[in-house]
Amino acid sequence: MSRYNPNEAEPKWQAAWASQQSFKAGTRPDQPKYYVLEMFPYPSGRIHVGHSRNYTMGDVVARYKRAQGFDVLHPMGWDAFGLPAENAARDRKINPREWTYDNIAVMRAQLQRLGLALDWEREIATCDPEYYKHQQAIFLKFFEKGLVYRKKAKVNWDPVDHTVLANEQVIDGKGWRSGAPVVQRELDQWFFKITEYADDLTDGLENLERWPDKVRLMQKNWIGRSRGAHIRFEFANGEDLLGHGYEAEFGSNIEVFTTRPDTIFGASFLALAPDHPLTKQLAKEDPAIDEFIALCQRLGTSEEAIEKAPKRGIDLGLRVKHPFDPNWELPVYAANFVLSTYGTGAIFGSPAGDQRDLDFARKYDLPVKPVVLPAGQDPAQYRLGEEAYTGPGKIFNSASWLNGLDTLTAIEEVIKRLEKSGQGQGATTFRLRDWLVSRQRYWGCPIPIVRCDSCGPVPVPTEQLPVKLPDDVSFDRPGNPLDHHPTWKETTCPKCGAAAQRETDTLDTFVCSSWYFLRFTDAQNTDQPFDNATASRWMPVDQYVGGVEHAILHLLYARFFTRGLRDCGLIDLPSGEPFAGLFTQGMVTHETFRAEDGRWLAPEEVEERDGRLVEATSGIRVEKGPLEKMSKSKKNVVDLERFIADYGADAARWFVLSDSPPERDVEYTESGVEGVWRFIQRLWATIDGLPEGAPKPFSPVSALSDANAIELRKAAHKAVQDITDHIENFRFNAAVARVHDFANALRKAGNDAGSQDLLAARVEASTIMVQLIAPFMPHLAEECWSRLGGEGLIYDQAWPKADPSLLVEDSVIMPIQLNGKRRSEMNVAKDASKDELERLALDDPSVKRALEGLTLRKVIVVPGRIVNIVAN
RNA sequence: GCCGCCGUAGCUCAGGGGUAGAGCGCAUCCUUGGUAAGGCUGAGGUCCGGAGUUCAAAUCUCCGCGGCGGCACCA
Repeated sequence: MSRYNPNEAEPKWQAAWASQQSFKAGTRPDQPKYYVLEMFPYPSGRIHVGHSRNYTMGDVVARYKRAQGFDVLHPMGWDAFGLPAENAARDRKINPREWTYDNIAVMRAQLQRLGLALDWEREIATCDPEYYKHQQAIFLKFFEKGLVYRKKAKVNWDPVDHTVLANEQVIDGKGWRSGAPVVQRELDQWFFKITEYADDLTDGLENLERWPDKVRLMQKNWIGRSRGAHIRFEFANGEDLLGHGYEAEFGSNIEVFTTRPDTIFGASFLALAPDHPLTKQLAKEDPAIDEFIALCQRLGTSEEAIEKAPKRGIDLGLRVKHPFDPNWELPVYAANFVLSTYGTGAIFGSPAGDQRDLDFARKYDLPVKPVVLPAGQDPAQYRLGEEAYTGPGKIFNSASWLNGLDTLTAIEEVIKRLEKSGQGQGATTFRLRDWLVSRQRYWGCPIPIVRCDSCGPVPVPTEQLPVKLPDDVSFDRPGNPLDHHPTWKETTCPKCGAAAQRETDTLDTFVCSSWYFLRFTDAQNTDQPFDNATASRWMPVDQYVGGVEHAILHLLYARFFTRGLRDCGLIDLPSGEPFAGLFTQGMVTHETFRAEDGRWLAPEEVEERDGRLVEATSGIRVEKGPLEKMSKSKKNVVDLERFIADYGADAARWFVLSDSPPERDVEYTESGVEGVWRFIQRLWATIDGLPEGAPKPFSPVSALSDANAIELRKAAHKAVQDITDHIENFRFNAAVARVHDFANALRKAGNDAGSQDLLAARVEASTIMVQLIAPFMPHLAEECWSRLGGEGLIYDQAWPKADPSLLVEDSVIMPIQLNGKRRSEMNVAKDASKDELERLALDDPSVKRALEGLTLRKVIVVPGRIVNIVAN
């Protein structure tokens, strides 16, 4: 008997898998396919234990599905473009490419050491011209199809770094890197027309049954579809107030969007966004309006400032006519709470039915007329306080044709009448905007467009792709190195041959991750991004695993991309959905330490002196910080290689899946890891403790007479059933707990020879145990399999099946309750009748005792569960 | 502010109308040739609070409280 040494065993089995090409995908073309994918990593440097959780979960699924006979595709690659490489280049004078590929080499080795069942032949890096060349081809397909366009847009511009920033990179109005206040700039930018699919992206969510509800909801809210109406309000006095030009450009009315056309008779004003074209037009003639616009712009951009800003507005002097009563005139305001980017940038205010409108109306003394009567209210008595009523009800105080209708019917009725009179129509708007993909950065995929003075933007001919990034760039001055490059952008127009310039913007890295899962299906294809038939066989991804932080952007972009690719004829994917199953895993957290002066410290920098925590070098007092997700900045990462050297890859895999449900965070603790180590040793000892000359695995187990042997067989087959069920449902922590149970049962079945029956049962149970742990701790499983004398690799063994005859219990322990309180229990046959159970229960000595002096009222018998006696 | 998730042993969490559970930790004892240990036994619970439904509620319903997350003037 020996101890298990992972540092010997693990590399040995990894070499065995590699030499047998165990993880190659596509080797079972006749079997159903199964595509497992973890969100591919950004090659930032090193992997820590926190990262490994994501890959381990995917790996469990991959190995489990493989054991079930599927042709499994489980690839890995690198989301390799992005700003950190440029920062490293600037700070350390290294080329971004070298920095990136060095990191990839380190991280690849780490993932391999973790024993992941990955098909490395399909490895891709998005910064490889062999990858981005296809991305450029896709870009041009989208361009042809009208899914890509250029427009002037207001963007967040960092005046120090000379680049645009995404919204999430602006923190409190300042650039996240430079700290400089971000300015809004109008720039010519490239966009993907994601809004074209806004409806489909919303509707598609309904069918994603294997996605977390939470993520579907977040996407739904993000897209933010609202149905309502556009209503046009004709000017009552416009001509003399407006300079000229507006009418030609915008017509003789103001168009608003509303979700509540039913409240049209409660309207008391119109409000325009401060930057609505009409507001701007009027500001040219009226300094007061101009001043108001400036005031709104000054009012910070942080969300908190916006939220707390009181409602303000200015009367523009315009009057418009109510659509259903030409004699009813409404004032038009510009108001700070109206957004130019949503709907039409204009609203009609119906104060009784909208809190913002009510606040505004109260401030400027505008009429407040309730038009929706909540159920159970008396119309004569109904008054509104400081709160608007936004719920359903019956319309009143309105036109006779509308009064009495419920809100939903009223909405339809008003829309019908608007459409008839041509003053409006039903409309849907979205919160979602088009996807801005231009980035003024170097380390990204070049946009394959040439800007020609006479031809405009011209696509680079496909045969000239890729448009490659130059290597000789400098990061000495701020701004886009591509733009600064002395020669790179100079070219000729593919259309007219005149001198022209390349587009120097590169694509948002989210573009790279919007189709990488398709490239994995046909990663070696040099002619096209992927072969349609090949990709269509593997798609959709059956199980996608990643962090919730990508719940919106990445997943939405990818869903858009597959729709676009489908509509360009590149893939047969009718639903357009790339990911049939999605799992969002929680993080690994670890304790943190913080010095009094606010610095984060690593655990090894802290020591205890006189019962207090201090920094070892300085003696400065240290406080235990909160549990935080492992991150370099908090100095609480546990390096994966270090961990593996101490405990092995299996221990890391087992640990990150224990304890917490996969979707929740798990806390890294040293004691937990030691528990895992002991478990591994105990399990090995249990298997290794089988006597020499025991039967081989899968030996038929004949009819057994030994009661202990039968019990053990039952425990084993029950474990198969439960653990299979837990894996199917992504309850890995429950599977782990169940393995613990089963391991205890197996261990306690005895290490001495016992009866031949018991020995046979132990071998069977050990075999099952090894099969069950194989997806989780594959190296230990192989070592045990080999020790048991199994043929070949456990990796190639089929998943065990539970014998149904061993799952049924013939007797069951049933509690007996008296007035809902447990008084006794009895061991009865599972199929005992109700009458018999009642008789047995009333016959129970302690029940008899308890019943003395009481009158029996009722006996409730739930066969197999409980008997409850009611008496008083 | 709106929406969602969570609250069970010291910690991390299973369970989900009918006996309150696991791992780790803790305590007692045994072993010290399975030894960076191993084993036996055990203590530990207001299942967040309140009300309701029920023969029976940790579980279902409603109302609170606390924690976390998403969105945030979206008309």
